[in-house]
Amino acid sequence: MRRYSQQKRFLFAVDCIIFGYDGQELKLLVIQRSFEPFKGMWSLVGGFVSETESAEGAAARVLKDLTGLDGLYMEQLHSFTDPERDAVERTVSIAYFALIDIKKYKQQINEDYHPAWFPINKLPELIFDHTKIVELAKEKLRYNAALHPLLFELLPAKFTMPQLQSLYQAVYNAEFDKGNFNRKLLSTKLLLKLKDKDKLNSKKGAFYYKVDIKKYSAGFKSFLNFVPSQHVNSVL
Amino acid sequence: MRRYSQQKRFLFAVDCIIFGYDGQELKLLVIQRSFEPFKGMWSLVGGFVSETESAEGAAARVLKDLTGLDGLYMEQLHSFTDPERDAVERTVSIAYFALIDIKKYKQQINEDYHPAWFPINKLPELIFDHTKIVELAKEKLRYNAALHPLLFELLPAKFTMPQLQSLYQAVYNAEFDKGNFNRKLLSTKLLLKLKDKDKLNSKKGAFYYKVDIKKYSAGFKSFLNFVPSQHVNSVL
DNA sequence: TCAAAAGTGTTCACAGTACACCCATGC
DNA sequence: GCATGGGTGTACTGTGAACACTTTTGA
Repeated sequence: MRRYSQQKRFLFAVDCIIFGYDGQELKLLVIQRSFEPFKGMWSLVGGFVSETESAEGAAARVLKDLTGLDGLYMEQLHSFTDPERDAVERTVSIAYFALIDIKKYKQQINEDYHPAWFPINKLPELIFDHTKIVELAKEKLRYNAALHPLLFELLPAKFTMPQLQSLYQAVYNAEFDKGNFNRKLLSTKLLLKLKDKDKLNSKKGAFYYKVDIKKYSAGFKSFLNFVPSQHVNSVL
Repeated sequence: MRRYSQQKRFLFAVDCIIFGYDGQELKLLVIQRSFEPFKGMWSLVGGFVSETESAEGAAARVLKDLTGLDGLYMEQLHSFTDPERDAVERTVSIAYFALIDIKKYKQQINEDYHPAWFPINKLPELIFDHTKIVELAKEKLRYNAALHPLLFELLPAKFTMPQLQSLYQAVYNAEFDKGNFNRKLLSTKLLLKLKDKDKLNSKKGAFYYKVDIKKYSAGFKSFLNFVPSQHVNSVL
């Protein structure tokens, strides 16, 4: 029992669920496989973990290869281990989800992967268990974003309240009252009002805000009304 | 790129963080290793994943071996993949945390493992990165239990409000007002009041409750005041 | 001047908090 | 009958929800 030498070794991969927002819809970045097996089918971008890197390292590498971007928001989602999940050979996959401002991405796209953005509710069929993985990622994104200031990662550094509200509405597929939304987000004290306005989307113009980085890190765990927050945070 | 045959294969293990409650304190079940390497040191219970089982299957098997219990509450915590984390050979470990009523466990203990319960704040030194894993598990337990009806898994099928309150107080290391606590828990409609009382812990006696299984599964996602719950749940 | 979107104010209902009080029972 | 812990009532406060209202500006 527990003797290392007698144990089976497995392939070990990462898959990235990349969310983006274009101002209208929440979208997912997938690639069209240019190699066998399943050439031509849609898939999450992923890769095998090499001998010297951690899974986080591999995921960051894969993200960088595809988007050209470093330092994206990244979070371990779940590990998928069904012996039958990969049709070729048993592979354990750790899924990461990442958030990205689509506009930033566009300039640095890597066409080797044949990537495409799909609206989150109009995804094509994906290989293996990738559809299931995406479903879980959507669920976790909504869950986490309800409690923590995640969604800013999907917007440019400067954004307006109406833009932020549109994003939340897209993520939760719901309408929010603008007055209540404004007050609620401002009450977190995580936003800094800037002096200039966005005049493209309305006549009056909407003030830009940016995230207050100092408070952002500190307040990450206690964003919206996380109920027994004083206790949860104080004991962590 | 992405050629299966050229990739490295790795050892793949599960580790279980087993929480228990004895009526006083939140405790963790660890084992004393009876084999090399690191014989005699304290460790989470774990095991390698075999060729035909999933990680969930392996974790359930390990739990059953140690506690004699099936069907414990179990949740995937996180995967640990640092190339250096296992001193013997690179091993990817998926951590699961489990919740167990200590009294149920006691009758079925498997002494081959040399297991011991330690209060959560007085743990011995653990091998590898197990201390870090336990810290993360404690954090996630508090986080999840604040939003979902998890902690019932740590109690017998029949329990009293004061017992439930003690448990919450042990987990959050805080005092709660009994009146507010009662009303809050009852407002979830997840508890059924029974006709008999526990007379051991007080003269007056406290009514037993049990979890309403039907509502339990349904209400799992929307327990305490999870803020935008109507939206979060409706879109999931 | 009017339409459209940004932003503010106001009211209401309800949930959380604190704390006083009553209840049942064993000694 | 009194101490002990279980359980209920209540008044206060703050937050979220709904919606009316004001502001700014381009056409």
